Amino acid sequence: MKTYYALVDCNNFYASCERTFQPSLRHVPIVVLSNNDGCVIARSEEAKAVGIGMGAAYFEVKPLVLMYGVRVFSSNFALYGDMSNRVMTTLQEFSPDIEIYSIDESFLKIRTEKDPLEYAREIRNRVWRCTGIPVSVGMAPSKTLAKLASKKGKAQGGAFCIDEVNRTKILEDCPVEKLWGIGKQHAMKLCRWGLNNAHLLSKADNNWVLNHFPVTVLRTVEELRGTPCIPFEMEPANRKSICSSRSFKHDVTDYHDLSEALMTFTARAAEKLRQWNLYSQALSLFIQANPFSGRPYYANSLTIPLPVATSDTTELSDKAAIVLRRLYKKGYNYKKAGVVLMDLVTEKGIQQDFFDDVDREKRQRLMASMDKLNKQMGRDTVRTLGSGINRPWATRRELLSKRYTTCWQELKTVD
DNA sequence: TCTGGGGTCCTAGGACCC
DNA sequence: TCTGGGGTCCTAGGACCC
Repeated sequence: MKTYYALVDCNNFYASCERTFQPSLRHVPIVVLSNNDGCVIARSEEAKAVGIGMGAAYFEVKPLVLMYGVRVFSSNFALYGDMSNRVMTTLQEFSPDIEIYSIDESFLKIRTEKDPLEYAREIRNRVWRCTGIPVSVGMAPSKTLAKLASKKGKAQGGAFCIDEVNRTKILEDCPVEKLWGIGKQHAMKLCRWGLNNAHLLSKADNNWVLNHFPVTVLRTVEELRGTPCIPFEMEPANRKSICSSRSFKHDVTDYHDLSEALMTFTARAAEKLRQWNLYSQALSLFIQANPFSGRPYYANSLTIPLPVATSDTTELSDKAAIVLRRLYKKGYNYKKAGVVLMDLVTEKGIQQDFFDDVDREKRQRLMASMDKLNKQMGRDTVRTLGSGINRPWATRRELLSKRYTTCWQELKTVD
């Protein structure tokens, strides 16, 4: 029995999700936009081919969109999240050892006698058959090599395996900046030392690496040699922070509009907190003016500790309001704002405060009822008044597809 | 004039990831 | 007119302690 790490990566995931429910788009270029329809965050292969860059501003690529008939979508996370679950559930049929790494990627630990390349192809085919999502599968002796193998796999019919025989060649062909864990800064520095491909990096001396780079780079080096160094994490680690932030459709100048937005973000973050059964011990708030407006720029943030860890929307909203009063400066065009809940603990980790006069059990019951109603009847059915009614600051989402898999009213129909 | 040695904890900022 | 959102880990340096 041999053990392999497999990385399964959904190809152009968001674009593929849109395509699954509109098969007529199969060979049509597609892009998916970020929140606020600001920039491109996913592209089908056809869209890449006509020159639309990752992260490009939508208004800048509009000429290309028109010229090539590119179909454009606002991001539909209700759909992508649900499709992701379907893919991950399918993968679990292959191995109980699964690390869900992101919305569109999972590592699997595979023990098999079979030819690993055959096995990888089987994974790819089954995910395609069960979900309609195309994936690339890479098999290798470490996670870093599996990542590399899956990239290679994308160009090779969807599956690839790195072994002793082909490893040197693959590493020689791989520039260091393409490696998982090596970003722009480290890549530049490595190149200055002449280590411009993954093979040369794998031959570097350990002490030399440690003297010049953080230990994360040494881990990458070991992984390139085929020694697993990056832990395989099946249990999702408990969150350390939760953030909710947005850019606004229009610049916000009015204090009350900004406050409404931040109260909404606070409620959203608190909801997530309760979903994970966590409590926050500090609240941080940030506001940013529009850096592109040509007007004076202001950005600031402030963090306050919470005397007793809490996940109560009303309590957190009160604190956020206090922080905002201290941060807000009149006369700026605010473009973005957000709330970060930090120092998260589980119920066991809550330190009681002798002088605490809040009936926390009662508040917890209130939050539980609110969450239940919002889950059954739709988000924001019950909300705090401070989070606003008209929401002039709302996010732009003009090209949204249907929530085909999570909303009865929006199910796919057959004409 | 000259001022040790060893340790921990916290924080901000950098780098990286999807 | 229009430029995303949400995370983690590591390190250096400061504060503080004996």
